Amino acid sequence: MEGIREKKKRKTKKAIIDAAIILFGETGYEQTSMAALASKAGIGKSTIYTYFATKREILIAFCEDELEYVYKEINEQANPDASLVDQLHTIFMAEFRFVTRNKEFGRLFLRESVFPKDLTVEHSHELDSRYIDLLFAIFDKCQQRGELRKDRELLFVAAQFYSLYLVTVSSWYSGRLQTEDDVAEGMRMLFEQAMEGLGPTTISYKEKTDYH
Amino acid sequence: MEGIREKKKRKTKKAIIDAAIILFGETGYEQTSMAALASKAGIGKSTIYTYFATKREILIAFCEDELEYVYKEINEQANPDASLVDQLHTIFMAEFRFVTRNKEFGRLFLRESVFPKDLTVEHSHELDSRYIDLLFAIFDKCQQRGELRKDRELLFVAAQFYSLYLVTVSSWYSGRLQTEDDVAEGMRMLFEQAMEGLGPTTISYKEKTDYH
DNA sequence: GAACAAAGTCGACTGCGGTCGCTTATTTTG
DNA sequence: CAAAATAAGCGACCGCAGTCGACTTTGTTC
Repeated sequence: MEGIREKKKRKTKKAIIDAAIILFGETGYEQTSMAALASKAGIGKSTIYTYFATKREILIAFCEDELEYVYKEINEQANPDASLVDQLHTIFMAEFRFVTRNKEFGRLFLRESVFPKDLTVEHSHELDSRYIDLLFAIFDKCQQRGELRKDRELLFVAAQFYSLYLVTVSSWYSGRLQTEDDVAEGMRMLFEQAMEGLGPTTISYKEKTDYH
Repeated sequence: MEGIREKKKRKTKKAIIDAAIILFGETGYEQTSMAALASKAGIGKSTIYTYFATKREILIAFCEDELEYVYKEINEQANPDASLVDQLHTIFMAEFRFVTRNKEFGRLFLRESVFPKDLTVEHSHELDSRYIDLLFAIFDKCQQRGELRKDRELLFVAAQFYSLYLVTVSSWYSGRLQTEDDVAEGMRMLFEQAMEGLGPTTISYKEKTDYH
């Protein structure tokens, strides 16, 4: 049963996140001070620290909310009959679009999740593993219909595509890819290259069937 | 001709970097204050800002010095007759070892260079392009001897391997890979997977020898 | 329900990265 | 060589993230 204390806590936490969404969005993350955030949420500054250990944790909570939404979006527009590359492209481009919508947050979130400082930072592994499950389901189906080699550890396959996503996003942040179209094209090229392989082969995956 | 001013500037800059190497090494980056750094270097605090715009830039300068050294090391132990995967593995593991030696610096450096905040941050593209040249030379040779497909844009090939390096390092920072051996093995698996491709092929580059 | 324990709240405070405006050293000009 | 111009040096200062210790509210025990 939820007592008075628990109820207040939920309310306060929500007030903080709501204030963060508004202020981070309006003013930007760096430019929003904890004092301003507290004031907007109608609480004292140090009360925030009861709920979030650092300012970054607020951001991460915010980003995870957003990614939750992206995840739903992905599930809705999923098309299990499309080619593997197409499906993955759809998923990772949805992720990328979150980043473009929130360039600053996206960067901080990526920095934090790709090169985490310490593993104690509050971070939902639950969402991570849902993404992994999603990918695994796709891989599994593609293996069955012969589009993906069967002698592959699925975790490594996921790692391969995830890494290509990362390098694409990195290229965008570095200015090597500028428009969303550039990113989409670059990502697709890399995905196809990963499917075909870099070493010499007599029959490549693309010669046999045409998946478009 | 170098005047008095230029000479002093070189000396002061060196003093800052030397102080940084000592203090960052002893106390850690975050724990070293700009005041302490200035004091160690024997100058006023704000004088540092004549040479480096931010604290991070000092770190980046330090890391680039280290990577310069790593680059030399790589060139010395290079073996052009080894397989492509072996050569790349040697190179990227050398990079990785720099990171393990300096876990904290490495993380900050990677964060900064993979997801840069703004492109104005002082950052030597010169070193980057030397690494690219190094890779391209290797790829070129491997294409000639038939180990690497000829219908490949080398920039994309480089991107693919670099991305696999990144995801491996990321896994280490996230604790999914723990020891150096884990990292070495994971990286090799990913590299080989990239060579062979993920899509179905009748003859793959490794099938002649052994497959699992 | 009174006394005690536990957890939430808060403003004052600390230490830090970075800036400002003044001072001092070097170079350029005529 | 003097004077004007330019650039380095510097400490006081600012705003901010995060901490501390005192206080208040909620939950528990007998």
